Amino acid sequence: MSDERKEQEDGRRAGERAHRPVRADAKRNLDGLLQAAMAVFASSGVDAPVREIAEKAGVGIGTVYRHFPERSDLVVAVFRREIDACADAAPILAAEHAPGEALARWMQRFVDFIAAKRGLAAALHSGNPAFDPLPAYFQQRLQPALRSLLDAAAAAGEVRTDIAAEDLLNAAASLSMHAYAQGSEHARRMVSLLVDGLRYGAVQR
Amino acid sequence: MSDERKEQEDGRRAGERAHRPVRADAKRNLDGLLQAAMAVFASSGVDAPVREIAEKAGVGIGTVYRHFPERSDLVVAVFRREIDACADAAPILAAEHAPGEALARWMQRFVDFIAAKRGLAAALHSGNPAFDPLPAYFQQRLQPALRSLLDAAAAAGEVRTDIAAEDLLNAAASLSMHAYAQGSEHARRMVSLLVDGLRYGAVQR
DNA sequence: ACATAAGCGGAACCACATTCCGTTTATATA
DNA sequence: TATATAAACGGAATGTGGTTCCGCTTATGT
Repeated sequence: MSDERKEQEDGRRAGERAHRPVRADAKRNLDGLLQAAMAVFASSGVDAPVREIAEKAGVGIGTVYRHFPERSDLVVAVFRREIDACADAAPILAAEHAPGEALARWMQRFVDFIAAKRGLAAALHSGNPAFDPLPAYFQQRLQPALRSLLDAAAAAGEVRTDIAAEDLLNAAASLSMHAYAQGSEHARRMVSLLVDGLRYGAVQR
Repeated sequence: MSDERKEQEDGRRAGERAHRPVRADAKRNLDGLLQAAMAVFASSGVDAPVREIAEKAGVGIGTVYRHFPERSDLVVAVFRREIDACADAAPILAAEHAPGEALARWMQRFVDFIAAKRGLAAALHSGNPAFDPLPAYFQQRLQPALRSLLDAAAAAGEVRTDIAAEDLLNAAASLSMHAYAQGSEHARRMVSLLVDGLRYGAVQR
């Protein structure tokens, strides 16, 4: 868009002189920060002070703000990371279990993910524009993950075929979010019921 | 956690001696504060600074905290007040319209109430224990209001009888809360659809 | 080994909730 | 009407947490 120069962008500046890719300590700190934030958010909620996270990660506050210009950026990064982890669990489960079982296990994994994130619902409803892109990312990342499991289970004749991944995902998300109020056990059971419903209508062949 | 020692809002203790009932200016300030808070929350969201509310009400900050020991108490008071207003609208609408029409209008009134409160969903999901009693108050106040309208419409044969007020209320609330994201028009339409559904199955007699 | 810019740390600053306390004032009573 | 008094008031002070700033440190290419 803005470069009208040569195509010499093999990773860094070409016209200058040397390329400064990414300093090793910077990458190390960023990883530690994300890990610390994940732990702190899980134990103290998403409203935990930035200072606490910096301390846990063993870095100064300035370093936090260098990597994440504002608090919400850190929160978003952690959520994206956890969404990714949940999505990535799909192919792994698919490789380890029969299609129907893989689907069922992934759904439980999903419930745990949502139910554990007390802060997610609050963040999404907070009105802070910084969180606006999260729902789209959520769908975009998790829908294909679930779809692959669902399709595989359907192809194996283990579940019915008239439920879309999108609808199943949203239903499970709604159940899980509303369920934090009455404990994740309730959500687990309701989602389990959904999956059993899928199995019940399977076309044996 | 923390101790609970909420006082009754009424303030009129007839059993005591009438010597120090409630100072007139205190009551005036409290009313003004609630009114100012309602206006500020509506225009700036529930995260608006307490100072802004105090200023708008024309009182000092100390006065705000005299009436509402902490921020969340003010928020809760405003929500309770608006829940009350919504509930009180039921008998009024019932007196002015035919049963089915009164029901339909109240449901729209309800949608407007929920949809306008961006902050409500966020508050309820915030994890702050101060908001815990709100859901119960919500049900306790709004369910009877809706039930009376629903029963009247059912008695007049204008709507079917197999839907509980509780379920209708929760369905409308869910639709309205999720809908603020895509404009209240969507919620209005979905709830209208619900009401039409009620009418469709009416037993003509 | 040296130059240099990326990165770092944390003091400083700002915004907001909440507390504290001296001053004002509504109300009962003489 | 004047006086006493406790309720109520206002706002400066305090505490906490987000964000900015900038001089110092250090990884990295030559």
